[in-house]
Formats: sequence, structure tokens, C-alpha cells
Amino acid sequence: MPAPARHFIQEIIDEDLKTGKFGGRVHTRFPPEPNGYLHIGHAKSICLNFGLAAEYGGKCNLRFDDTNPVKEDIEYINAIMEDVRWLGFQWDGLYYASDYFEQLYQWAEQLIRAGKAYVCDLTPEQVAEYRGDLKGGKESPYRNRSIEENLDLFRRMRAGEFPDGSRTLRAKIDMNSPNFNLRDPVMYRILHAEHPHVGNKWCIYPMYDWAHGQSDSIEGITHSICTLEFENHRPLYDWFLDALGIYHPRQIEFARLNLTYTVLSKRRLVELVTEGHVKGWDDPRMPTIAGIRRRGYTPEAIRQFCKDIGVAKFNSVIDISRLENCVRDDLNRRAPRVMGVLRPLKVVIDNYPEGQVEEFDAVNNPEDASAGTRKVPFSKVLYIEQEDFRESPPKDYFRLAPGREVRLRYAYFIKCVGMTKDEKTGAVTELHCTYDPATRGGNAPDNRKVKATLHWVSAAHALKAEVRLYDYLFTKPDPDDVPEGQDYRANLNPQSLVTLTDCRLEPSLAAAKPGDRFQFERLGYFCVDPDSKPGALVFNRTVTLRDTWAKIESAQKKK
RNA sequence: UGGGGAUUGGUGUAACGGUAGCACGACUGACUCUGGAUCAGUUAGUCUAGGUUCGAAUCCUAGAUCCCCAGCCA
Repeated sequence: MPAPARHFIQEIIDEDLKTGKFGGRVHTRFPPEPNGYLHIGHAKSICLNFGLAAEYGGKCNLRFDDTNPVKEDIEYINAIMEDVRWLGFQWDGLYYASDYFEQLYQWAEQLIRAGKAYVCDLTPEQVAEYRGDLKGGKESPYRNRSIEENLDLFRRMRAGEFPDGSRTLRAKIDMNSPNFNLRDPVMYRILHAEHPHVGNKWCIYPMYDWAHGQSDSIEGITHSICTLEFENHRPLYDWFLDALGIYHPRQIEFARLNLTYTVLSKRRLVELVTEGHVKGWDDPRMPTIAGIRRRGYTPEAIRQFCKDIGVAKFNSVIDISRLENCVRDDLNRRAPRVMGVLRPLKVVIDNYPEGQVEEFDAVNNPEDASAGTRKVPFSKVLYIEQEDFRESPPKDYFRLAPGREVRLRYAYFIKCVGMTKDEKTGAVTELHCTYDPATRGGNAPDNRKVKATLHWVSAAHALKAEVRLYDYLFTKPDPDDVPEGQDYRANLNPQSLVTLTDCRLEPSLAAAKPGDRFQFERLGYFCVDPDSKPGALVFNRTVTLRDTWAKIESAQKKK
């Protein structure tokens, strides 16, 4: 039995444990900025950080990296906590970088006193200009102020004496460093803004680089795991900690998640919401945790997905079908089966007695014998799926057609003997069939076979419902694949939501509550939407079942 | 033109100088009262060129390609 594969971060931790680098501790953290909703990419990070802590018997904190009050909001703080919990994780400590602002301020004075930080009066444009280009930058004229003047100015910045943007506190490092992050990075900027967590206590706010490492240090984090784009920041992370002479965690970078047919940047997710391309952060088409949850995904499926895709430093793009496979796999085992007809086609069983009703036993879950059975009513007038009948069936189509016999699941074999059509459009509006009483329950005593088994509902007993069919938000695997001059919005899928309002479901669904998940046999997995009410059910399609016929059919069309 | 990373089947991911493996997909077939599920099989890969070595995905040299960095965002 080969040892299970370990990713590079586990190997680093193993090594640190062996050398006793952190006294045998493992302490991670998930550090979101509360400026948006969490998405599936964050789930990867959450599973990684909390998963590592669990695996090594360590701890994992949830810390809000709330250093930019103009973008942050209490709504996001609450949503993030809900999402982390929903994913199945419990943090050891709940912290806010903003609770460290006083300590951070004291440390800033320490650096000033050490001659390693200075107050700079350059405008934002000048700072950019002085930072220079690939060849090098030039030093700020304010770089060599005296310690006393710096201290005085910095205290007055804190006291609110200066307007936004007029001054900054910068670290004195190296204006010619090939790493731009070391060209005297800004530590504090003046921002007279109310903060969602600490209110109006501050008018100077620390930059990410100045806050993050020290926050990790305060919390005793051992392994500070972040995404690849922060690799360039690690020298600065290390520089601040060393300059301060405080406990020094280890920053490790991994590749963030990319998925086909969607976007995962916060900026774009905000745009989708604010520009009305979706109905909100929890729109089931969104790759947000809230959207995916509403769509009907399970936390187990998401965790399995995060495990499957692995952790590495290669910038990969994961095919979204991998995510879909995970939810199918999970729901296949757990979701109760029911019958529901999305696009109803009326079927009259000519030789079935008027007014008669029979009840058939239906298996709730073939993957789980303990799920038991339920009764499904059958009568003379039924609905089947429009897709399940073709007047002239193409090759390899083996559902219902004139003269053909199929099985109605759990009920009878029926044969199509006629149809009524709309005189104007020619569309088939009603089917006439006969049933074979000898096939009661679904098997023929003479052992004859049928090639198809259809789902159905009894017209008189069916529940009417709305069903929302979701498809990918974008029409191309890479939403950025656009003609010159256009952007990802050009690839928005106009069919990403199709609402069906005339669906018919078996009566056992009458008591279904928001969040309940089912497999509609032969169609897919569906979940009751929060908009649903007794008597006015609303379902979201989580994902279709694997559909071999659809594949055959689209291959035929291509020919 | 500077710096930091990366590169293994279609997509991900292992192999840590010694048989290139696994998962997903795709394709066959079996089975099936879901064209679902399940089972069996097939397919297909080390970025390039040199070198070291009995032996290289792995080490060395040169090159190619891709990603990130010049916010008072994170």
C-alpha cells in the first residue's frame, strides 16, 4: 500500500515538525478581507487551512483582514462566518486585524525610532513616479527627516490633523530594489472613514503588508498560507518581522483556484451583482459559497472537490465538470428519488378505467436500502416529459414514439396508439396510449423487454411547481476569450437561467422545505429554493444527471 | 530591459537518480425498472537542445513558453 500522496505544504510542515522549528505546533489561519462574499476559490483556501490544522492536531483561526474600511462591510463579515461554518469548519480563534491597530501603531513608532520608517508628504502620483521603473526609483525628499519630526508628524496623522492622502508613513528600505514591494512601501495612509468593526477610532489605516505578517505573529501562526501573487511580498513580510524582532511565522504560497465557465475575481463578482447580471450574491449561478449553497450543493461535495484538485504552485484551470462530479457523487448516495415532469405532455391511457386510482411502491433511494419506499398514485390521465416522445424518432432514440412500447416507472408498459395535434402549429398536444394490465408493477410475465423507462406523474394528483434551470454563467470555458475591444461580459450566457413555471411533481413533495434536495429521476438533482412556499413550490436544478442520450444527440447534430 | 514563480496524457496531480502512477474526462463492453448508479477494459504524458551517469521527469548548462510585480487595494 503506497503512502497517500502529500502535497508540498504538508511536506514543509512535516519538515518543520521534524526540526522542531515551531516547537511542534501547527497553527494556520484563514484571513479574508470582508469586502465581498466568499467564493469557491476561498473554499480551497479554507479547506487547506482548516484541513491542515485538523490533520496535525493544530489550530486554525478566522481573522478578518479589515484594513481598508472604505471597501468593507458588516454584511460581508456575517456572510463569511456563515459560509465557513456551513462548509463544516469551526475556527479556534475569531480575530480582526483591526483589533491589533494599537499594537501595530506602537510597532510603527518603534520602526520610526529605529530610523526604519518615515513620514512622507509626496502625493500619490509622486509616490508612483518616485517608485520608478524596472531600472530603479529615486528617494523621497522626505526620507531623511529626523526621528523627532517623524514621530511628531506620525502622531499628528493619528490625531487627525491632516486630510486624506496628504501624507503616509513609509518603511525606509531600498528605492532601487528589483522588488517593487521593497521600494519604501507605504505602511499607513490617512483615511477619515468609519470602520465596520472599530468605528471611528482611527483615521490612519495600515496597509495589508504592514498588518498581515504582524497579525500572524501576534496570533502565533506557524504557517501563513496565501496565494501565489503574494510571493513577491514575502521579502517584505520577512523584513517587517525581522526589523521588529518579533515572532516570525513562515509564509507559504500556493496557486489559487481557477474554474472554467465562470469568473472568480472579487471585482468581477461585484460587477455581476451590481450591474444586475445575476440577482444577488447568492444567485445560484454565482460561484460564491452562498450561491452554490442555494443551488443545492452540499458542503461534503465542496470539501471533496477541494481534496480532489490538490494543492500546488502551478496556475491551473480546473474543469467545472469536476465540481459537478463531486456533487453528483455525493447526492447520488444521499438524495431521495422522486418523479417530476418539467415540460408536461398529457397522456391518456385509453383502456384504463375512468376514475380508477392505483398506488405503486417506489424506491426512495436505490443506493440506500434504509431509505425505504413511498406510494405514487397512478390514474388514467398522466403527464410525461415532452422530450420522452418523438413523432419520428431519430436513430438510437428509444423512448416513446407512435406504435412503440415503453415502461412507466414502477407502473405499467404502455404503447402509443395515437396523438392529438394543435391544428395551427402541428405540435403534439396529447398522446393516446394503451396499457398492458399484465405488466402491473413494471414487469412483463412473458419476459418481453422495453428499451426505455419513463418517469411520469398522475395529472389529477400532481403538484404544480416552478423549476429554475441553471446553466453556466458564461458561454466559453475562458470568459476572457473575447474579440478585441470587448470584455468578459460579452460571454455572459443569456440562457444561464431558464425558468419553467408549469412543472408537475409527484404529491409526496408537498411538504418539501427550502434546502431539501432530491433527485428527479432521469433529470438531475434539485433543491427547494428559499422562495418556495407550501402550495407554490420552487426548485433549483443543482446539476443534471449524466445524460448519455444528450451526448449521442449532440454528436448526431454535429454530423 | 529588472525581479519573483512555474512547466508530467484532454484536465488535474504523484514519482524526491532506479518499472512514469492515480483521479477526472473520452472511448469500448457488461449490467440495469433512472440512457442514472455500478463493474471491466482501452486511450493518452515528462517544454526544447545539449551534458553528467550503468541509469535522468528528477542533477548541470543553454533556451522556450506561461503567470505575478511599478495601488495611499488585499
